[in-house]
Amino acid sequence: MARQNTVFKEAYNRYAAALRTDTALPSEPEIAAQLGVSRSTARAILTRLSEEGIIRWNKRQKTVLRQPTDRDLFPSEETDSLHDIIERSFMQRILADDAAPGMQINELELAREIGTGTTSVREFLIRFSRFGLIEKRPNSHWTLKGFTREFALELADVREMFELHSAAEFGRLPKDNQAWADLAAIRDDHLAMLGDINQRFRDFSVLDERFHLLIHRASKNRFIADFYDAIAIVFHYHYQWNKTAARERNERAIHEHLDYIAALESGDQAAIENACRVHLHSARQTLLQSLPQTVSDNA
Amino acid sequence: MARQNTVFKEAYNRYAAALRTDTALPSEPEIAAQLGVSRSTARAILTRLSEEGIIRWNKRQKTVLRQPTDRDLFPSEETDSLHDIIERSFMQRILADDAAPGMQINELELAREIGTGTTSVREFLIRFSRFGLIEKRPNSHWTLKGFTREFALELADVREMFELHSAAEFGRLPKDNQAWADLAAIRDDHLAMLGDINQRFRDFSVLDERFHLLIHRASKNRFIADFYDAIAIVFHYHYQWNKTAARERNERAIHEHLDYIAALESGDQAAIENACRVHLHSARQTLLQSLPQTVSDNA
DNA sequence: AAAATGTTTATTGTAGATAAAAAACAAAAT
DNA sequence: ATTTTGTTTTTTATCTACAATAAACATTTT
Repeated sequence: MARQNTVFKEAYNRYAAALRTDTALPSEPEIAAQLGVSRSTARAILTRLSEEGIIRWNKRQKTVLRQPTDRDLFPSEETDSLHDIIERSFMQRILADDAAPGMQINELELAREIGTGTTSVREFLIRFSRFGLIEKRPNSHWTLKGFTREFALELADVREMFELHSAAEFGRLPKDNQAWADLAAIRDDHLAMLGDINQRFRDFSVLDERFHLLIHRASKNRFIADFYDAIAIVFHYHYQWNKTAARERNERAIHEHLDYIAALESGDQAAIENACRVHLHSARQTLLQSLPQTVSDNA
Repeated sequence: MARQNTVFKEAYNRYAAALRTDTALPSEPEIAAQLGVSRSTARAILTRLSEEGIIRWNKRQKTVLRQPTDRDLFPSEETDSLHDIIERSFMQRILADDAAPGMQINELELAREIGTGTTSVREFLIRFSRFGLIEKRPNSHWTLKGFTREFALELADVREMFELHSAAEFGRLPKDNQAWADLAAIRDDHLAMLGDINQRFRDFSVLDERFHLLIHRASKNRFIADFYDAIAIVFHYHYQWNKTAARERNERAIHEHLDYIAALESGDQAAIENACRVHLHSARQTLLQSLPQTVSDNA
């Protein structure tokens, strides 16, 4: 097999799920644009829908004959991109208890375990290496550097520098910038979540990511944006993993966010810097506490 | 061909060049360690040296029979690693005049031009993408973002944040740390260069890299270290390219470095921050001036 | 004429194969 | 007992091939 047609299958599922009986479908280029794929793929989707008797297709005439059922869709295992499969599998592996820092990573073994070729694993590792969790010695193996205390501190330091910069830039945005409206919307979402915190505290991580992403976008700096990818990945997998005291932790973070938002809206640079520092300090503590504890960690 | 034996050839050249007639050579593991290769490769080198009649080799007895000549060595085209070849070729391409931002990058075309397989080019592009000069749309082509004004400004902003941080850390190093001795040595090298500036101004870029690398190492932060790789690459290829007013520019930078070094040695954090800012401000100007000027650039 | 469809071509993503290089294992020499 | 050499195994780096996808070109329809 040279390549799985996951793009086709995933887009097919998305499009089929949105079909309504008796409606007429738009032109091929329009469908392609809606789905974010090429027209070739859009045509492949139409072809299959037609073959399955879901639509009648004759040139410009495209009518939905029946609502597709779950059995018409591809199973979810077949729609995940190889990159996502490798990422999930790899992250699970390095977050597992027996993954000690210093461990060697074997490309061929990983590939066999995931059921894929070595090329894809290699490319994944190269891409992943910029997050600072693995390292390669040329002509030799990759080494797992791991979620260590050093990693967390280095990450937190850079995050602090970048976010202080971005927050200051945010404070300088002209008042008619879209970002201010987005910020107000996020503030309302915070308040709504706070009102029902016992039920909804688990959804905080999504809100957290949205909030910090909005701030970082103000910096318009590709290096800051890229670094935020690393943070997002770490937090995404880490939050799934460490759930102790999540309610208290998240409630406190919401309050800090609200203070931070108020400072941004005030436009007072000193207040912004202060609120940003307060929040990042406690975010740092949260990250450190979530690390696998070793005997020597008594800070 | 699966793989070129450039590691072997390059190490062979290095080892052969250092041989002296009638000396006895050390053990295989020691040779391997000296050259930074595996024992397998070290043995391959000994085998060839023996076949060429350059040494007599019998188990532990290894005697140099004759001095190798230039004709014994592999030509330099055969000793460059594929990665370096691709990097050079690619950088030349994107620094060329006709490389406009927004241009598409074609993997197959690049591979053919360099005379290599597509996999190597792909892997290079993935690695290179972290420098922010190219970007990929999934399932589609890479796009050259290019050495634009935005790139230079974003790079300079992050550099400033990182170096201010590193310089402050440097100032806090205990006085018995090796870094202080290294700094003193670099200061002397600056003074020596200044004494013969008309002859030696072209060597400044090497000194510049050494100086900033020393400072960044004080931060002990992998993200800062990685970012400095990006800066080093950009400056390496950029300095080769823009040579206008190099003497004046470099002389001024040397003076700024000396002030900066003095501030570090004083241990006064305010003085350090100030000297660092002054130098980075002029480094930013230098970088901006070296950009290909377009009509709209009138800042 | 502009937009849609039909058809062909170019390019990317991934698997599999293989030589180079590293690493592991075994035997011999100090 | 430790180091060195001899031999075998494992792993990486790279090429080639090919299906999926995108993109380009040609024809038809409005």
